[in-house]
Amino acid sequence: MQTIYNTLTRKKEVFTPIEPGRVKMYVCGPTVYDYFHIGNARTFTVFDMVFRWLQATGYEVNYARNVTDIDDKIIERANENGEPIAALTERMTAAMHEDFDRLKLQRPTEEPRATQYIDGMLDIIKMLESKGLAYRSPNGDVYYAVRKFAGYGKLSRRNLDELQAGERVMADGNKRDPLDFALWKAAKPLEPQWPSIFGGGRPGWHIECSAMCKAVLGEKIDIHGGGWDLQFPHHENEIAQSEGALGHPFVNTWMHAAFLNFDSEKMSKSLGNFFTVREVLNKLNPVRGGEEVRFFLLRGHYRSEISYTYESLMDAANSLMGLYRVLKDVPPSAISLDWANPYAARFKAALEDDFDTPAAYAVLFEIRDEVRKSGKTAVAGLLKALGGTIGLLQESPESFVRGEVDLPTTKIITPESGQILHTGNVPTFLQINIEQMVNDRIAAKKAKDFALADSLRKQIEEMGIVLEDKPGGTTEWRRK
RNA sequence: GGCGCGGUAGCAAAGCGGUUAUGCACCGGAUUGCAAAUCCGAGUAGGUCGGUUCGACUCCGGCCCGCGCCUCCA
Repeated sequence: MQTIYNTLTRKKEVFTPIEPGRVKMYVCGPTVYDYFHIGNARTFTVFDMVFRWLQATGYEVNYARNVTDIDDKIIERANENGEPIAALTERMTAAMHEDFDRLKLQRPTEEPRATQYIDGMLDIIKMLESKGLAYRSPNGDVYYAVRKFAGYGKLSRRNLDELQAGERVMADGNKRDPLDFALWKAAKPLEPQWPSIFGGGRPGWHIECSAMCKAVLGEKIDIHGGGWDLQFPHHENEIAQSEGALGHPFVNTWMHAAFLNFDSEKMSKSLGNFFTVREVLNKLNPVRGGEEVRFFLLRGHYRSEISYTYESLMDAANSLMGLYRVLKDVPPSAISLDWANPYAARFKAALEDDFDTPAAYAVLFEIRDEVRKSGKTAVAGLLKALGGTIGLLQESPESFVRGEVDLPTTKIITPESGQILHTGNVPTFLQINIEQMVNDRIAAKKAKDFALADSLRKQIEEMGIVLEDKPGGTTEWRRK
């Protein structure tokens, strides 16, 4: 039985979906004004794991992850770039998909874009106004009157007076209360705007998620997720909007993924201490990098902070390589998962315990040892199948281990003569070279010319290749 | 100032009131022409001071240290 820690109640709860067999999950997606960094990627990877795991355990999952394509930051960035807003958001959305694909994130079942749901946002604002929860200010903005909503603060456990006492709440002449937030922002020059009964303008950030969630998943959902920092004010405001307008609770379980830190600080754009996903991926082998990052991100429990360092990422990569190596040596047979299998049962128990991926990983390593000892393809199949439930171990072990790449056509020219040695795919060329050298070394070994054999091995190792002599006089190689 | 989270071996990271977490690295042995891989084996924990308990890394309290939210933020 699945348990999930609910931020709202601060307790682990048994998960029971509203509709048996179906889970409705909404996760706040990125604002597409720039490439996203691996801190952002953590949250989305965590919820991809949740998405896959719930599917693997028999649920049909309606998973919505929005794209915020209208927002202050987008307008600002588009103006800086001298680029139309739509061009910027299109470009960044495409980049986002590229990055998500490389991290092996499944596409959500719904990916609503804010600009396509303006009407739905306006509907909610109208409902809020008619209930006295929203008001129009003299400058044309529409604000939410937080003090009119009794439950305000229930998610982040703070009360309005404490918030008001905080130093950073700015006074604003247009708001009746400094804590009120904008639902609709009156049109300004050089900003996009939509017509409405409140006058031309654009939506506030918080209303976007309330509207998209309602439009795409309905008035009541099972899981709402996001990063830890979204608890306040974003999710608090979503609750105020959706529950205020609908008159009933709209989320059963709130899940929040902890931060990824760098130098023991939260990685963020404003601190400038971030690495974009593409930047990190470009340092890694193209065949393996995405899964290595994914494996790294899921190595810690989703509610614990993790620290990013290159060393730590490499540590995870080595660890993942160990799993793939055993799958290369013992080809996994296609099996159907039997949860009664003791390993599978423990793996399942770990994930059912609030998605304890580190504990689930431990089971995978035990299976790895079992595969090596038994040599059984069915056990290897179990390893692959269990990994698959959280989006791991589905690559071809041969390619993963060899790290084969498919780079653009290149010429290799000797520096001295300028002579063209090879035109075509570099890795293929290297591979031919490696295999030639490996064969030469085998011949040298047979001839007991160990000096030559060792010299060849040294050269091969200098190319980042590790050799493994197998019984029977064969040699296998892999990229470090 | 308000609210909240965390401190586990060299590094990373879980569960658990009493029995090996796990990974990476490292050490010894087997194996190997030498290596690599593999196998066998060993070691290294629980910020700190108290309390509860037959027994605490695990519960409670103080202290120290680190971090987050309170403004845009995954």
